[in-house]
Amino acid sequence: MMTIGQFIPLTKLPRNLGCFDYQIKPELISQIKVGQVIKIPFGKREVWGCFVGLIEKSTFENIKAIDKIETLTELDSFQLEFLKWFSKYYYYSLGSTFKLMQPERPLKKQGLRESHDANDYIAIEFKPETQIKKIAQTILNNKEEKYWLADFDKNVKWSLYLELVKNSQLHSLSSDAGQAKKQIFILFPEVSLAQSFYQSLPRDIQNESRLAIGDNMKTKNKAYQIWSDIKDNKCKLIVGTRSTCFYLTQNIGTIVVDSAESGDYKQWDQSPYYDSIEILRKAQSFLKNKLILTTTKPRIEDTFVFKQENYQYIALGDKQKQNIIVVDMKKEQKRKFFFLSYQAEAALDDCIENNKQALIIINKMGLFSKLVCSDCGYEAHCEKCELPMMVNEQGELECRHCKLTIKAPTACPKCGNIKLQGRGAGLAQIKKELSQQYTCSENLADKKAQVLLSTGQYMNPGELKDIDVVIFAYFDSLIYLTDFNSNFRLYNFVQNIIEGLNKPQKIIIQTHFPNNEVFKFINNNYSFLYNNEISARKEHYYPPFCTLIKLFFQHHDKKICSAEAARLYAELLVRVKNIGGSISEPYLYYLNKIRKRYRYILTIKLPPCDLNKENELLSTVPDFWSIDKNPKDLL
DNA sequence: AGCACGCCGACT
DNA sequence: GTCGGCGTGCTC
Repeated sequence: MMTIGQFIPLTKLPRNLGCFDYQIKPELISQIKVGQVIKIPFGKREVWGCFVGLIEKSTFENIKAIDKIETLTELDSFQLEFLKWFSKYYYYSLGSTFKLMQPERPLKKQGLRESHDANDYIAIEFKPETQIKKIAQTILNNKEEKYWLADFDKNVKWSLYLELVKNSQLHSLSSDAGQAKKQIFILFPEVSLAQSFYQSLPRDIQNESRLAIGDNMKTKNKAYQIWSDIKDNKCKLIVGTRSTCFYLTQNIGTIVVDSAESGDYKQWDQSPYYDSIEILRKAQSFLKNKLILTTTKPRIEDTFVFKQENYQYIALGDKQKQNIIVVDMKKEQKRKFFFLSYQAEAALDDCIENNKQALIIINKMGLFSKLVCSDCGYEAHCEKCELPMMVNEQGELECRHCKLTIKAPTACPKCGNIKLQGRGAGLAQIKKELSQQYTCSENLADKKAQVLLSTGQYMNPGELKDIDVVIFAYFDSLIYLTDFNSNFRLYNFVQNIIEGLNKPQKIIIQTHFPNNEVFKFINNNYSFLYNNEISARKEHYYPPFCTLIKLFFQHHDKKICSAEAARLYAELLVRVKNIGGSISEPYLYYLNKIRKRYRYILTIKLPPCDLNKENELLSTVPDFWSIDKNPKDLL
C-alpha cells in the first residue's frame, strides 16, 4: 500500500492549482508532521512544500515520490489554517498565498542587526496618565476579546499602545511559566506612521520590538531576520503596515489596528486584493486573542460588525464640534478672486487679521486642468491615457495619471490658430494669484505663511496644525464619481483633513450643487451617516449584506477587451443566478485607460454563501482576469 | 506564475 | 557555432 501526502508548494501558481500529491516512503512517515516545510520535486526543479496531511487516494496517475527529508521550517496550526482560509476567501492559489507568508531565505546566512537610521520623524511624548493605564489594564484583564476605541487623540492613543505593550509583558511574567510569551502586533495605515511610532518608543522597548515595514524588508537578509524573530518569539512588539498580517503566528496575544477607517488597509493596486482588517478579524476568530480597532469614524462595514459582534466600545475625550458652512457658488458674489466666494474671502481676511493661518484645499494640481483651443474646441489629451492633460507649473502639458510630460503646443494642432487657453485653475495658478495678496506656502509645516495650500491628497497625519479657517475650494470635482461607498469616502476625506487640525474655527465648502446628498452628511455626526448608509446598502443589496466581487480584464485593444468581457459575462450569467446572485453587464473603468490599457469590469453580488460555492463559480475565470473581493469602490 | 524547451534570427 | 528573444505548455 502506498502512502500519499499532500503538499503546498512554495511557488506562485495559477488560481486553479491547489495541493500537490506525493508518495511518501513508509520509513519517512514518522519523520514528517503536518506544517513541516520540506523539499519536494516540482516539474524539473525542486521547491519547498508544506505538508498538509495524508490522503487515501490520489486523483493523479503518476505521482512523484519523496525519498529524503530536508526541512526549511514549520508552520504552526494557526498559520496553516490561516493560509488555507486566505486562499479560499480571496481566490488566490495555496502556493501563492504560502509565498506571501514566507520570506525568501537569503543565500548568505548571518542576519544583520537592524540599523537605526536617523530619519525625519516627529517624536511624540507619551503621557502615561492613570486613566490610560487603567484602560490598558481593563483591556488586557477583561475576558472580552474585541474592542472598538473611539475619540482618542494621537498622543493618548499612542500612550495607550505603549501601556498595552508594557502590560502584556507583566502579564506574561506573572502567568504560569509553561505558557508562551504573547506578542503584540500594532498595525498602522502608513509606513511613515509606523516608523514614527516605533522611533518614539523608549529604547528598551524598541530593542524588544521589530519594525516590519518597507525599508526594513527590502533586502532578503533583513526580512528573513525579522520574520524569524517573530516566528521564534524573540520579540515582544511588532510594528507594521497591512502586509505585516502575513507574519501572524500562534504567539500573538494582542492585535491593534490604528486608524482603522483608513482606505490603506485594503490592497487596491495589486493582486491579491486583500483587506487586512477582514484578515485580522478572521485571525482573531482562530486565535481567540485580543483585537483592538481604534477609529472614530469606522468604515460602514466595520461599524456593522462592531454592532453585530458586540465589540466593547471605549471612548475617551470630547467630540470636536464642527461647524461646516456650505457655500452655494451660483448665488455668491466674488470679489478679488474668481475661485473664492465672498464668505470664504471674508473668513480668510478675518483669519489673517488675527494672525492665524488658513488652509485652502484645491484638489487640482498644476496651473490649469486642461488646455483648450477657444476657436475650434480642441482639447489636449494624453496619447497613452486619452485623458485631458493639465498645464503644470513649468507651462508644459502633463498627464495627471501617467505623468507623461510634453511641450505645450503654441498653435492649435487641429485648426492652427493660436488661441490655446488653460481652463480650470489649479493649485499653482491659485497660488500665483493669492501670492499677490498673502504669503502662501504648500509646505504644511510652514508656520510663517498666512495661507497654506494643499490638494488634500497626501496630508501627513502628523502633529495637529493650528489652523483657523479651512476652505474646500473645488468640492464639486470630488462628488461626481458616485457608487455605493462614495458618501463614506468623501466624508472620510473631509474628516481626515479636519481632524489633522487643531479645532479650526471655520470650515467652508464651496460648491455649485448644494442640494447634493453628500451635504446632508458632511455637517452631521457619524451615526447619521452610518444609519443612512447602512439602510441604503440593505435596500440596494450591497456589503455587508452581500458579497461583492469585482472582476476586471485589461488589454490595449479595446475590441479584444470588450469581446472577452462579453464572453465571460455570458458564461457567468446563468451560474451566478443559480446560486442566487446577480452580475452587472461589463462596463469600462471610469478613466479611459490605465497604463496604456483599457479595462472592462464585471461586478458580481452574491448572497453570503459558503466559500466552496464562490470558488466553484469563479473556477472558470481565466488567470488574466483580476479578482477583487469586497472592493472599496466599483468604479 | 515561473520555468524549461524549442524555434529562429543575428552575430562572432 | 552559439547567444538570446519570446511563444508554448506543464506543474501532483
